[in-house]
Amino acid sequence: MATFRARPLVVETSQQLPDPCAHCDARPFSVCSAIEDRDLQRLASLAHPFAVEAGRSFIEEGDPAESFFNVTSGTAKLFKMLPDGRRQITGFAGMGHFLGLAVSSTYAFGAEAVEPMRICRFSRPKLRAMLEDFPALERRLLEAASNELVAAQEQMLLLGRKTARERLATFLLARADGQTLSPVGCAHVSRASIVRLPMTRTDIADYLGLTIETVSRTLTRLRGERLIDVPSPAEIVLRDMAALDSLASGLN
Amino acid sequence: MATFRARPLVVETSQQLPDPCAHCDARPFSVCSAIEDRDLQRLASLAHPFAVEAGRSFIEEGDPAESFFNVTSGTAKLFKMLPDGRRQITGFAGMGHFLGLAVSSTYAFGAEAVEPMRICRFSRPKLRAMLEDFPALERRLLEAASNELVAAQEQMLLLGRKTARERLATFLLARADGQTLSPVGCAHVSRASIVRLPMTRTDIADYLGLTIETVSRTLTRLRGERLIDVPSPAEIVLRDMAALDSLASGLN
DNA sequence: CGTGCTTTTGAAAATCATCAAGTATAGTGG
DNA sequence: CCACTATACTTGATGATTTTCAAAAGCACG
Repeated sequence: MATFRARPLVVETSQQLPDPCAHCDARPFSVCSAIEDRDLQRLASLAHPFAVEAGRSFIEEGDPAESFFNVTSGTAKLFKMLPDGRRQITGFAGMGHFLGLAVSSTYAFGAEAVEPMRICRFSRPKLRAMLEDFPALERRLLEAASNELVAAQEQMLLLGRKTARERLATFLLARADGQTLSPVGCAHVSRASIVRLPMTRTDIADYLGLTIETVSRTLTRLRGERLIDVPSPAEIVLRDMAALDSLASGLN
Repeated sequence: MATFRARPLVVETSQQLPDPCAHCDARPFSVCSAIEDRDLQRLASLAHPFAVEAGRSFIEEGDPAESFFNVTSGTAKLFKMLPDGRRQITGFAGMGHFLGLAVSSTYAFGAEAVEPMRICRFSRPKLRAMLEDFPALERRLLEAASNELVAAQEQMLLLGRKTARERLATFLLARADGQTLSPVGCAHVSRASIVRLPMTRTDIADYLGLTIETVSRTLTRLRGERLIDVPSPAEIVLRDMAALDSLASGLN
């Protein structure tokens, strides 16, 4: 069963640089790339950048959904909770990830930084107004939502039908793929062989629908089988990609 | 473990009525409601309605994604498979449901009718072209995708963290809510107390990440506890909504 | 009234969870 | 620099929910 610790506070840093969006590292990886350079001023006027320190939550499940968010750097975990504390992490949001899409007036999930983050906040009404003028932005949002839907279906397959070993293999490979960044619209190419895990074992367990003990045991077993190495708890070396691949896809 | 039976054929019925979209029962419940009456001719010229009989599949996972689909009547199951036959049903698509949203060039899931269906097929390039001219349609698609994303997160919580009893209670209540139709944009109000289950126990199991035996056992147990009645296998009476509700939300 | 299907029920087995220690690791203050 | 503490991670023993294997009971259909 999951542990729970809520720390809702957030640090707002309104440093008004000359043209922040133009120099944003995350733009090529985010929906903001749908906005032409000449229109960036308007985007920048809506964007409220702020920092979140590790462990701090910046979206509370059930709160009124007044903002959209765009992750500039760092990683967040997105999760849903049951009243008794059981938690399901529905995804990790990294650089370029867009958060807060919802028709409902309240957030359907919570979000908490797993490492220090920088985030751009947008007021929902203002960004909605901007959507009217920039159909390309709406198109990009639809693309992003479609991609997330595909990922969600993949995760349902994992949670509903895969074994613990298969879940870990799938997770590690997905992390390896996600670690090499590719701008929006570009197909993914390379796969890292060293995976960095900024999240705790508890987070991994809550993401894979397992317990922290099962995650730990499964990793040591994969290590014993020479499929991976675990030089430090937060760092995993993929030694046998082929074996991990067939494990992840349900063979073996 | 899931059984598998593929029957890819589909019956195309190109009956060209005078103004089919205007008289479509599904329009108020679907993205098509974003198109004004005066533009319906154009929509109708793109729509290829066809019938699918129960048990027939009309989307094959991995096939080139050449079409979008809009469900006019009946119910489909959407699923992903593992090579050894394990199956996860990611959702059921009823009247008004839009299918095929994907950036990828291939379908990420399969779809099969669980009862006789009528479906409108749209060629992807043609519908994309129409999106250019009707931003309201794109907006509606984004809304639909957002709603599905919320549902997917809810399902991840179910698959990753809920017990068999909780899963069944959640499923039955969701069915009860989904049975009373409400047009797009309207909040849901009523909840039926008799649930019709057009899908088999195997489908329910593959949707809830359980086995057919566990589904059956759990239903008989809920019956023994007077929470439900099962007059016939395809029909379930919800006798104690309050108890089911608290079960579904993880209390008890 | 068989035949073939889905569903239900039963007994045994297994994976994963729970309970409980023990081991690192990082940060703190003397 | 070295205890000392807090936290995260690992490992072990036990247990429980769910799966697997097996068979019986309903139900539709020819």
